[in-house]
Amino acid sequence: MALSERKKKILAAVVDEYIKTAEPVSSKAIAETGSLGCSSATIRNELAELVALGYLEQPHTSAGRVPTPAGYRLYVNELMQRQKLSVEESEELNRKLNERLAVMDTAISDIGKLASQLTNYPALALTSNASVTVRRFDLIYVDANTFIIVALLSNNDVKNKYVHLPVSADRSLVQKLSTLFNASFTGITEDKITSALISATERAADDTIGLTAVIAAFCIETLSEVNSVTAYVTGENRLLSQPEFRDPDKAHKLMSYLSNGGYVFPETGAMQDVEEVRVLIGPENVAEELKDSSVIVASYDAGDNTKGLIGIVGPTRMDYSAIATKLGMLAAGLSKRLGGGEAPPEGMHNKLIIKGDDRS
Amino acid sequence: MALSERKKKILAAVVDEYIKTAEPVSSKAIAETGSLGCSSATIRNELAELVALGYLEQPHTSAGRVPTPAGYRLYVNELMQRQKLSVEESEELNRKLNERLAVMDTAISDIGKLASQLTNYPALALTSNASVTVRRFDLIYVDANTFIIVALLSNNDVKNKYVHLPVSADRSLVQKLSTLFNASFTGITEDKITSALISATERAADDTIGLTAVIAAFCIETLSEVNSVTAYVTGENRLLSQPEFRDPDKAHKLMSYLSNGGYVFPETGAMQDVEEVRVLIGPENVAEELKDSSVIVASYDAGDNTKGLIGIVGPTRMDYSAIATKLGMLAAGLSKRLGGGEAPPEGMHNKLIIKGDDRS
DNA sequence: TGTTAGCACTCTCTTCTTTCGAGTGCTAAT
DNA sequence: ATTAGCACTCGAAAGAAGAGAGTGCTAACA
Repeated sequence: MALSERKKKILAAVVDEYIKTAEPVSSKAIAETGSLGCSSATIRNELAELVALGYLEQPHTSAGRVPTPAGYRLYVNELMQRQKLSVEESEELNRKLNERLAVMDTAISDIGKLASQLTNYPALALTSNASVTVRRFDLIYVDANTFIIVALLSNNDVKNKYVHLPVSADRSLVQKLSTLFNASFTGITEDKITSALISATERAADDTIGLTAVIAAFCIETLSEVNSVTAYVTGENRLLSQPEFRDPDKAHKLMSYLSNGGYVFPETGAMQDVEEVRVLIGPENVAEELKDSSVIVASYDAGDNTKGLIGIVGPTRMDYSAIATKLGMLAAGLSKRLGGGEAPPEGMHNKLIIKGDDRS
Repeated sequence: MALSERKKKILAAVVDEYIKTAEPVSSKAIAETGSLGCSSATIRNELAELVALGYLEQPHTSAGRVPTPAGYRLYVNELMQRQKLSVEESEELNRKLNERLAVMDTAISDIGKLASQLTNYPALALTSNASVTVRRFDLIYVDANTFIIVALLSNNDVKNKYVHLPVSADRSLVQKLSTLFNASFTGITEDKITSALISATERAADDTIGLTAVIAAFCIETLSEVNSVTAYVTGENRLLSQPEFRDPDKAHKLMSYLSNGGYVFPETGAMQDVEEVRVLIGPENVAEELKDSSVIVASYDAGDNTKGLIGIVGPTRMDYSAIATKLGMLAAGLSKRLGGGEAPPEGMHNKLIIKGDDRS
């Protein structure tokens, strides 16, 4: 099973070349790179063996070789040259990230956009907040019929709602409810907000106009929204620039799958450790629609128990190395900016861990 | 210039048929519909004249006829059968709208999604708020270093910002600033917020820690964000199901144009009267990228000086009638729901006005 | 004068054949 | 073990032929 050093070199050359050209790679082309000191005939023999081992395949007898998913897997796991960005390049990229992030919001959809621009592939972004609660309520009295509910969440997010009631409420009720909600609705997760709690609060506040219910509903809605995982997809159209999606039907299928979003990432399992980049190649994806695409995902830590994923989807033929590096840096940059601040920026490319389901 | 009744019928038949099949329409096909009591030879003569007049064209000598943009224009302006939805159908559609709108947020991006689903074309949605101002400020004191700024806008939107300062501020400063901002920053548009005003406020509040600047910046940012026109594009991938976009390059060009959004609608001029549906056919569009696509736009009134546009983009061959009707109903439904409430829902399809740059 | 049948003509689309060449696999020599 | 040489394979591109859809025109007809 252990491939000879030369076989590995040849496999790597095939993958590198195929990534660049999207055309089956010939023995001659490899020989001409000059990195192996042998002729095309020798390489042909090796190539035949690599086909037998399942790392390469031939579209037809008289064509060059193309990597199989297994070939890509091996490449990603062992062969690919980690992008050793020079200090300048690394700084350059970091600077760009800073620029971009300064201009853009760090809203999750913008992060996706950034990833898509950076890689030129469709990108997905999502965050998962582990059990956010309300930390504090404020009720702003605008007029007798109108209030603003303000909730400060445990992740420092602030949500509000403008409420206009058909009947008027007096200030004392608002005051009472404010106290009661801060006493019993803070620090509890969504599932703890029972109808019993709500009606108890309503009675305690002597609320006859239903304001309690409105606030409680807002609370539930806000928490469930914040805690739910939604994926944002951007740049689907970039798929069309890839030669493997010149067939409109294929492109359409994948694009509409992506547009309905969110089903891509769950496959990568629960949110992963930060600074780990996961690669799923072709059939390693669970979803039928992704069986001949690859997914690269990086996770970041947005602090306060919130983790996020960013990733891209493309054909199996993609520059795994470059993209994994870029996503890794992006994720690290985000962790640094948003998270507890423990993630170091300099030289982070050395720490890049690339994982995946290895089937060998 | 005035076309004979029969020519009009024939033109309409060609457009109707071409919309359905996407194939050049033959004289025989028209004769066989039976709606005209004449033979294919007669129709051939008429078709030749319609070509001479510029309403139709032939891909090549021995092919059927295809409508030109001028032909579509005439069709849209005079010939097309307005969708006379039966009462049941109308109610059905209204019911669906209600359902959908109940589930979805009325957030502008969701409205676009709805339009796209309804028509199966890429949709754009945007709103323009005419000069929103802040109506009221509240500063919520969380702790000495932490505040929440809450701004109630003139369109009843509420915006907030969580502020964490490196230095602490005492309650009296917060109190003073609250009063000052409510006195001099409310009811004014973004451009009235000058640095002179800000520094005057800073001095009046005796603010040495820069809190004034933070609040003012939030104010400017919020207003400019709310007042700016942003377009949301959804369903770009639906383009790929249209036969005219089987060429990936063409599709890609248009899709990336759309993804960069926002440039489509301004062409239709300023926001239009509500309940007017505008149709722009092929070269009538200003943008080069849209020269062989058509755009249909409807506007709605979201109340409080806020108007919105929803529209779709597709090939020039599209079912103008059905789509204009649907978008019109959607816009009317939104006006009713969001706006002053003056827009009636029943029988509204009779009021549908279809406009465009008539070049005849 | 408007309409229609008939027919030759045109042009695309499909299918079939041929050619070309890139790339392989094998063999024999080193 | 490596390599030069060469016959072989197969797809892609180019050409040729046939089919058919649809037209334009002409001449007859109401």
